[in-house]
Amino acid sequence: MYEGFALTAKAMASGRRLELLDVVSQAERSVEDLATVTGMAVANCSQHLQVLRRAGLVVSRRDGNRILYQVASERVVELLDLVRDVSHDRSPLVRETAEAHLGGEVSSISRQELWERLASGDVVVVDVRPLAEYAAGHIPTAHPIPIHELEARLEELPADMEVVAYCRGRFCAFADEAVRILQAGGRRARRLEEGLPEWRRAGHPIEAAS
Amino acid sequence: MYEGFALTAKAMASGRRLELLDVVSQAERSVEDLATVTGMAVANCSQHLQVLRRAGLVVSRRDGNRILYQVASERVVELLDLVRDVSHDRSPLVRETAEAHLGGEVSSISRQELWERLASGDVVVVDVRPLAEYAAGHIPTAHPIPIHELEARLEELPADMEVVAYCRGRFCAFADEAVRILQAGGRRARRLEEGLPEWRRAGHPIEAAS
DNA sequence: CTACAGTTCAACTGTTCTCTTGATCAGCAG
DNA sequence: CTGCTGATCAAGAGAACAGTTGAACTGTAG
Repeated sequence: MYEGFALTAKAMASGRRLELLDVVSQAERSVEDLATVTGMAVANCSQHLQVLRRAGLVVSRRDGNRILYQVASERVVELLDLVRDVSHDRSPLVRETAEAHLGGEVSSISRQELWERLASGDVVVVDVRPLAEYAAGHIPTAHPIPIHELEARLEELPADMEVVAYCRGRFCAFADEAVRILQAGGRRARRLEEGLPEWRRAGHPIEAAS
Repeated sequence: MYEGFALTAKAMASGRRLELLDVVSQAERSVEDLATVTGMAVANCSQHLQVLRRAGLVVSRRDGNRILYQVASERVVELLDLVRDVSHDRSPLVRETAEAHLGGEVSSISRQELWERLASGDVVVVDVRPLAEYAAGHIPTAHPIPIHELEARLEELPADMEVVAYCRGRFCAFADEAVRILQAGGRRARRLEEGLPEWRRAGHPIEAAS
């Protein structure tokens, strides 16, 4: 009984696999793609993906001669988030690592507040994740500007409006980085506290490329 | 970063430790006690508990010459529940094992419905967990009748009211067993779908022994 | 059919995890 | 202090796991 539940936890008991889950929870991806993004060897990546699949956390389908993986359900993303939250809450080590990784506090906006401001139209939203993830689903009206292009494309954003950047989630550094770049460029900027998965889970609308 | 999150998952990646977490989430317990309940050797149990403690999932305190462990926060119990839920949702194997373990469907009542029925007072509630767990916290008005005593103490329960039994949670067999015993004894009986932790988390009141 | 790209499989090495055993440590009772 | 109980520590045998390498499989394109 408990041994069965442990299989799910075992599948998540590896930094590599958590990273894969995180990436795959943003958009459906091929093995090679995932290997590149995470810096693993393809064979190794494939094996980790199969561990996740055997545990039922991801599902795969064939498209031409590549195989695409995605998370098996919204519930799995919830689990991933909760693991990270509890880990952050309970482990001082993780908290320190997270602070170092995110590089200092940055002003943020809650999901709720952004939702309200979106309706009044006095805020511009930027999705700083890789384009593939934007294409798979994004906050309506958001501009796709991958983080490494942001500095060069600052002038695409209106100078007189507050800018909100968002990325994969609380522990993703892209949005923090974006806020720093935007502020250095003289804009008022904040990051969305959470990421796209939480936005989706809260029942807010998502826009996807055709 | 991900390696840090994985430490939390690693701590949960063992059937033994999930079992310990489950027991300890019901009431504070000593090492020896936990070893007895789970059937482990004391030394082994102690080591598993320390893994959980290092991961920040449980905390311990000394009382006389025993050491008592309890879960570190309500959030941890939430995580434990979510792991079980996802595991049950996503793994056919776990689903089968669970069905076999619980021994067939039994009619149940939701937390919400019980809450309403409690107010009108036309239902009698039975806590079929071990007494230590009842003492640590239980649903108001609940009668403590450990599952193995239920059959012998049936007459303590009014014959003209519906009986609701509850236990540790969705995957705990005590309440199902109780419903079968109660029905065999001619009562109208249902189990609470979930267990005490979910009841507490929903913000409902809890009564504890002095 | 052949060549090729993408993915998976199989085998192997080194590491980590699990449980057991016996010793040690901390508090309590006499 | 001595003896006792409860918990932890230390060390070792066996199992499970992670990453690497090279081969095998499966569709696509020519």
